[in-house]
Amino acid sequence: MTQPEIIKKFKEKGYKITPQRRAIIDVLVKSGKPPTAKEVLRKVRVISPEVSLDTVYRNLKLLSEMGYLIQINLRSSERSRFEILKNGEQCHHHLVCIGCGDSVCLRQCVLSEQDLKAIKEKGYEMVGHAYEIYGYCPKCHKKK
Amino acid sequence: MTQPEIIKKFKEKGYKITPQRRAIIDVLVKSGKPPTAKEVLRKVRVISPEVSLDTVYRNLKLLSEMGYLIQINLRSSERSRFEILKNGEQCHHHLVCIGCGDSVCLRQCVLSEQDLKAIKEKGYEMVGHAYEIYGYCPKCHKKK
DNA sequence: GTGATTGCAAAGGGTTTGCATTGTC
DNA sequence: GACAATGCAAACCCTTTGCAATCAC
Repeated sequence: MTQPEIIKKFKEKGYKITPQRRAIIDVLVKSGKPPTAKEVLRKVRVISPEVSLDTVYRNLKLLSEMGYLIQINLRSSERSRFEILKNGEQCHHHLVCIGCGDSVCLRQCVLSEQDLKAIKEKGYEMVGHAYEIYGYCPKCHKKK
Repeated sequence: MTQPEIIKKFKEKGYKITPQRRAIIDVLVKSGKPPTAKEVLRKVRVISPEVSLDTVYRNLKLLSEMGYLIQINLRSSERSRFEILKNGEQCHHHLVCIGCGDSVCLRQCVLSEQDLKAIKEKGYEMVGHAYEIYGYCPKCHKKK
């Protein structure tokens, strides 16, 4: 999605549009490699220096619950990376290096009808999902 | 798998069998709901009181890398739960409550031929994988 | 005896939270 | 003006690590 589209959705849901929020979404939309929360902060501060890490986290959580953000579980000292779904792009998943935290896009979403049915049956309200394959990338494999 | 089977695999790989290791595997094999690392510690201490949390973590990591343990990413204050693959049971995945950390088994493994091909192409050495659907369980949904 | 394993204690680090303040609508 | 959002600082707490001592083989 583009930044204006997301902003519009926020307004529709009654959320206020602050400069910080605008900047955070902007950074996420323009990011290549999915950034960590800290990396988002670093980039956001170039635009508006007075943003705090907890605001980044609060907005990441919000974006995630609204379904515009993929949260990648890294399982290394870096816990998570965050990726905005591009326009027209389906949800997709990642091959993750548990050594250096590098990740490679894998394939389209694996959510199945069967899963959706199970979610309904169990009475869960879905917020997001994740599919990761963990391993060592060629570089980290050699280091071991 | 059963505890003796896993012990045997450890021996084959040249790992030593300590009482702590034996107890940790025993607890995992007998667990119903996948425990957190701390819960494993608590149960292990009933058998052998002198086990430390870091030893639990070290063995969980080992079991995970050997492919006998599913690590579930919870994304709540509880980070992970751990589940030994039962005998003859295929790998499976979970529907996870981000409120209370409760989890429900979902379905068989989603690893595809396509994924394995991608892993090979990228030169990764696979260690494990995870597929989780996050949401609020009926109880936590009401609380919000 | 040798090298893996453990316990201890401390550090590390991502993420969350309470509260007063600020800013959007 | 009301209420959401922010900044600050501190807390939280899971997980990892270094190191000396211990133990399995």
